[in-house]
Amino acid sequence: MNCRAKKITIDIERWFQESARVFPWRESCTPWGRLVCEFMAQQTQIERVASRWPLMMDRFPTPESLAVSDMEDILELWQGLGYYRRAKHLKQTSEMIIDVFGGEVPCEVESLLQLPGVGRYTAGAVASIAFNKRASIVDANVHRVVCRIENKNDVSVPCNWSWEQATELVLSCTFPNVFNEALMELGATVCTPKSPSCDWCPISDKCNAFAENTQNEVLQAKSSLSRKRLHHYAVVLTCKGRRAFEKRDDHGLWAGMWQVPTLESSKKLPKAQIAEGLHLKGNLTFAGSFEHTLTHRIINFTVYTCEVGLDNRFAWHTSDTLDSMPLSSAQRKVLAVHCAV
DNA sequence: AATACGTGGTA
DNA sequence: TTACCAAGTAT
Repeated sequence: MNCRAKKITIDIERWFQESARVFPWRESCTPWGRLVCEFMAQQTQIERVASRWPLMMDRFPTPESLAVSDMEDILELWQGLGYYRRAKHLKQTSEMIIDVFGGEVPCEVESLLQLPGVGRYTAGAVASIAFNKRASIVDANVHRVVCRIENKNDVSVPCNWSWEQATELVLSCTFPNVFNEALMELGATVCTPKSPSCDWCPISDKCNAFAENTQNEVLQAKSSLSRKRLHHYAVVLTCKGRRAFEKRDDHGLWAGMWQVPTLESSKKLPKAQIAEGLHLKGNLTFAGSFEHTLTHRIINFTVYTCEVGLDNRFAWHTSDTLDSMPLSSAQRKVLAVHCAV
């Protein structure tokens, strides 16, 4: 047993007992609740998950309750959270829990990894935090913390190196369910990417970066991959107080979410070409425009309005029935532009 | 191995 | 205003 690792885990566990933030799942949480939490937390800041998780648990308290629900109902609760394929994966996972695992969330990493949308991190998090298994986890927080502990500043520290470090730590700790959450929390609140709070860090005396005063050196110079620029032409069709909506494809961007009729293009298009592309007859009126930035895209939205007759290619909604339809944040912006006219 | 996949907060 | 960043996974 590595003596230094043991000391580090003791300090971090003790610090967490005193300094843990309050989150709803820390009151009480079933393994299913933990699994839902981890899905929501993938690439999403945990503070944002905290406000949404209770609603999700109210509506889908068990794997069964989610497995029998429509995708629409799940996406409705997922609105604004982003990475909407997670909602699909969560449904598939709930179905597999019912069909393959007898309705119980599996407790072993190997079993958890069979679930759609569950990778190395999520499997380790559920096994350790929900079942107190000695499974390691590495997220962005843990990666940063273990790199600083060993003073690895270079960008190219392989992911697997961090997993080895995390594994050594969890094998040394007292309570895996406490320690893994504590390690992430330390990264999120103390050992932050910029200006880490080393003065308050429970393991600063065991941290090689702190000893060398390199904790402020850039850890991850992530190559800023250039975003492709796209143009989305959104047309708010109105008819007797109703607006037209269509459901996006089940794959790709905003999969399964609803939108006003939209023409997507890699280059700018003249107005006439938009009406033609969408097979619309009326006159388009410009309503406004905005940029919507994603991780890998910059989408230039141009919003038009058009009064038309009923068209059964679309679903027609009044403002009252709008809430029951899952919309991306970009679509909320489109509707806001339309309302502002 | 590299890319797709969202969003909103912060500096 | 731009850039960075987040309790990652699938293909």
